Amino acid sequence: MQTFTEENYLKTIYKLSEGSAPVSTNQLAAILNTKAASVTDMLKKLSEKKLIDYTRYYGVTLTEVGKKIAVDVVRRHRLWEYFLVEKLNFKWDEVHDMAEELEHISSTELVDRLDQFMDYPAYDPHGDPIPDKHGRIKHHEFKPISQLDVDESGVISGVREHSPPFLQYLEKLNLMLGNQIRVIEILAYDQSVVLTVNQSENKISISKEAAKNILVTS
Amino acid sequence: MQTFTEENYLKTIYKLSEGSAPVSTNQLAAILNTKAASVTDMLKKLSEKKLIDYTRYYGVTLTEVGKKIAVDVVRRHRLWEYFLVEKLNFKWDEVHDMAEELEHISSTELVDRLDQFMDYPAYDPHGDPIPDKHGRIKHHEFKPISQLDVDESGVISGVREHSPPFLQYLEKLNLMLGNQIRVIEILAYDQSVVLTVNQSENKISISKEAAKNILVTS
DNA sequence: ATAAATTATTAGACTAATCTAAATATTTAT
DNA sequence: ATAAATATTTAGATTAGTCTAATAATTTAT
Repeated sequence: MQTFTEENYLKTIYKLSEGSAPVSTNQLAAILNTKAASVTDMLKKLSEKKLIDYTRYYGVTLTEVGKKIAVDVVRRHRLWEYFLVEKLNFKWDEVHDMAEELEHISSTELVDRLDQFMDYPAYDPHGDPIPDKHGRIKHHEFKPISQLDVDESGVISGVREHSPPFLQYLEKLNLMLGNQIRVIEILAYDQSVVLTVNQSENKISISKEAAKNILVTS
Repeated sequence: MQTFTEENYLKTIYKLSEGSAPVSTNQLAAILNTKAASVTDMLKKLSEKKLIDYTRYYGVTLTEVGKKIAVDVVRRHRLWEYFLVEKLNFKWDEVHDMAEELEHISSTELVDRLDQFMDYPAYDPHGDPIPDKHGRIKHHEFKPISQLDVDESGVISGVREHSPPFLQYLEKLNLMLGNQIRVIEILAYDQSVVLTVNQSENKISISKEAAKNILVTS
């Protein structure tokens, strides 16, 4: 059994390592809103519990056991986000903080029933895949709008940034999951992208940064 | 904002004081599974925060602010219990521990949406009233079976004891909420009660203790 | 290849919540 | 009304997680 805090460290290491790259102390401190010294302390503890492989001055990766826990926290987080949006009608930019708390409710049975209640959703409200009860994750072929060429189109299927202001911005431009976009022009001097949504006449322009953070399937 | 632990103390004081009677250190220690010394420490802290009125060697009562928080924790607990039983199909003896965790999720908006989602239930799965968002509580005229006379009948509407074994026992005897019982006989030597459920032929016998813990309306 | 800059770790201290053991109040029984 | 029993509080220590300041390792730049 892990504490709330331990679960957050494991989840963050999982997300930062994207597979298996070692994660640095400072990276963790930045995301967990804490100090490097605190991170070092916690890494020692998690290492003793054999949830991570930790080499001083080098970095940290998850062990198999640690990864299992991390994936489970991610599963819980995404299922609760889905619940909040689909059942309680919250908007996609409102659910993150609540899910951060709900993800630490410990009962496995509860999460599995919730999963069943919602008919086993595969993606959360931001398009991120929801691991199943065995930790299996569906992987879609996502790519950012910034990698499309002029005249290419795609269906918005995920986002790489989850901050409420960014999500509200997308909502305002109708750049929501499921909508189809087509790239009309890529401006040479700043790589900003001009595109249309759902075949509309209306052309909208988004920055290169934004284009990197919106994921499409073709 | 209170910690998890502070909320548990306030909730327990609220339940033990049944209105406004002062609660003792040892009573709290027993229910909170902790030691009297720890309780004293926490009472000092809650007193400084003006959530309780605490007099050394005498006892503790809630302030108005403390009571508001306590009622809100109770509201959250009972709404989540209702959710677990009505939406996720848990049984009434399975939900307590999960609700103990869920009740500490802080968002007020979340609880209010949950309330709306379930269409504002008035009672939880054990017949306890669910306070509304303003802290108002519906009070029913409950009395224990032990106070009925021979030939009197009533509808089971609540329980005074929430332990899984007791709830499972009631389920086995079909003594579930909503069922009608009639007292056939009260044995003189131990006050055990013989009764029928839903007009059945079948007579069942329960101890005086059990009869005290089952609440009926007439 | 060495100095400077960056990154990470250790040392020592703090807070919240808890504990045991000792001391003190209160209540009960004679 | 006093002794014994019970209930409560204080004193001092412990654990988890965090912090700042000082130190050490590593990387980068010259």
